[in-house]
Amino acid sequence: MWRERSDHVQLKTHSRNDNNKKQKPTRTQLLLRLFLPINASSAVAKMPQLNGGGGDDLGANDEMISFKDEGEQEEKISENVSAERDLDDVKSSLVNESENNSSSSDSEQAERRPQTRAHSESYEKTRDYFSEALRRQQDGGFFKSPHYPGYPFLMIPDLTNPYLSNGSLSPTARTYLQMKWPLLDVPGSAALKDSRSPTPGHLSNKVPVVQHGHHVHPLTPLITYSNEHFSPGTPPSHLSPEILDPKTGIPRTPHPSELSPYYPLSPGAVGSIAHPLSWFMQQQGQPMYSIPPGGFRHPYPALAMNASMSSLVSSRFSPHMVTPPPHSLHQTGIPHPAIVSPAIKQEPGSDNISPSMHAKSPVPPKKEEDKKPHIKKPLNAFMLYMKEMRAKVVAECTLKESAAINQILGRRWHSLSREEQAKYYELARKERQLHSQLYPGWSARDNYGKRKKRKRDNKADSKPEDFSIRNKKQCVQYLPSEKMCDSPASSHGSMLDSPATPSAALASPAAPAATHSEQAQPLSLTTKPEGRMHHHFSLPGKASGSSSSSSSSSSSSSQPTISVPLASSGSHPSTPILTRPIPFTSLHHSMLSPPSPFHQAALHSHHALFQSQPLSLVTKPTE
DNA sequence: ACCCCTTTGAAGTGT
DNA sequence: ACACTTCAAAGGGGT
Repeated sequence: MWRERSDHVQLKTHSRNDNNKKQKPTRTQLLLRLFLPINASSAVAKMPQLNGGGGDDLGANDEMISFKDEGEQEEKISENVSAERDLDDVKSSLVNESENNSSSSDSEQAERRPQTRAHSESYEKTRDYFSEALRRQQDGGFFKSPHYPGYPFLMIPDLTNPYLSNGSLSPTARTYLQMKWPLLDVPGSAALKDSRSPTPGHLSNKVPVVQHGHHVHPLTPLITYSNEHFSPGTPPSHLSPEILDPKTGIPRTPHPSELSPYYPLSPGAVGSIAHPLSWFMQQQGQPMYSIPPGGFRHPYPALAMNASMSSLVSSRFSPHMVTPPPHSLHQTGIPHPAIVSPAIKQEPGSDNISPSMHAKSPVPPKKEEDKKPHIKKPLNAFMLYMKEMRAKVVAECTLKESAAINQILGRRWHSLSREEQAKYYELARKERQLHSQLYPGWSARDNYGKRKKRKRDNKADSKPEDFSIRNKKQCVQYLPSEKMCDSPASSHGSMLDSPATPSAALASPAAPAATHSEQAQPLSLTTKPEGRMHHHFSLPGKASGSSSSSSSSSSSSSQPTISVPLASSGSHPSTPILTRPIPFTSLHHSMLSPPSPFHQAALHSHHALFQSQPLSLVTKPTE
């Protein structure tokens, strides 16, 4: 089984896991079980393009979202359910699944009594909840309103630019203020801090602490651009063309889409590093990414950076012309999150001069080699999701280990509805786009080798023995690999797919909403070697072979998805409605694995959901 | 202090 | 074209 698991999904990541799968569960793992939230479902959907994106090359236009089944466990339950519901579901799941209810209660209680957590986390929770509430109110946000209303949030890292990986930005500093979905987390920067917030930003870096989102008025999501909260001074009314958020009353930018929320503005960073576009902004008056509190004078131009600008920017933020004041947000300078000043990290001593210096230097490229700032990769959809949800998950679960949290997040991710995921994909796409505009010459390759290389394990090297050795710390499967967690969902889940959601359509207005069939397109089911495949059912149709993940190449679709052949291409008429493409894996699971008790339980818990939801997938190519 | 672990996705490299 | 590798975030845990 374990093999299968890996197979289903992308190998890339899993190879390692394979090795690990056999490992014994650790404490954490056990713990995790309790919390295991959701079952993932698998399904594949074609990414709706939110914005028609017109030419967004960057993003894969038609991204398929694959809901991979992680393992057997996954199950998915209703995809339809909104994210919010997901949470609830998760909670429910937790309750059911967890042996001890405490956890379950946690989640809920968390909402109610965030204070339980001694620290800031509580704040986080609150904030999260608020945000969530807000989100709900606003509606799924992204899709309904302006296309990217979602971008309303601005992440502000605490002191450091999130994208700065450099050490100077300590991880701690790094904490972004999370941009929580609609909510903007305000970083700890004093300026940003809500006066109300008790927690000193500097106190903690960790998300909980650092992020003040919670401190911020819950409704401040849009703050991003608004400045009230964080702007030390004047709210840049001009900042945005401002559209006040009706609810919050906070002005927000009209073209969120253009802005990348993800390039958080870090106060500290700002101070230290000018935003790559700062100069641009000044000139243009439009802040590309975040809006500095006081800084921006002009309304957003909508991003549109033209080529010329891009080129300017291209030098990796070289264009910093402005030297930001050391403290707090510089009015003008906004560091690009993605940029890490080499000076900071790499050559702390010498150059430390402050990034500002670098920024100033018109000649960015020189020394690039040495000093080339480290520009981080743009975050992908999942990463964005993680950022947003991590705190929440942490709050709900007592687990703190990121590995465990990430597993949960991965599952949740799979459980997200198409729409939900679409939001993130869209954001990610925007992010990439923006990133490319900012750093035209940048290549992911630039960062290769920067990170300390770690285990390159993976299969390749891994010889059987290696596993054991390699993994000193064995990889823990935090989540139960077995069906424990699984829910019926895997089978059901996929089936439950949300009704074909319009989301796609919503999501991508421009893009032709993928029709069902379209969505289902066979993607890349790249077949993986039989080895992998063999476990899977061969589905009829091209897909049949397909497989697993298409981890495939990213470039275009990148989404490793598998669409169920059934529906997909030809969508068999006979095929039942496939609301959403189903990942091969899911099918696989569904078929293969009989509902375990867990599934049952899960199913049960989700019963409500199911009821309403039409099962979309039906096909079972049984074999 | 540093690296690992873990997740998904994007993009790179290698075959 | 496909498979595989890196890196992105995060933070507890291990060495």
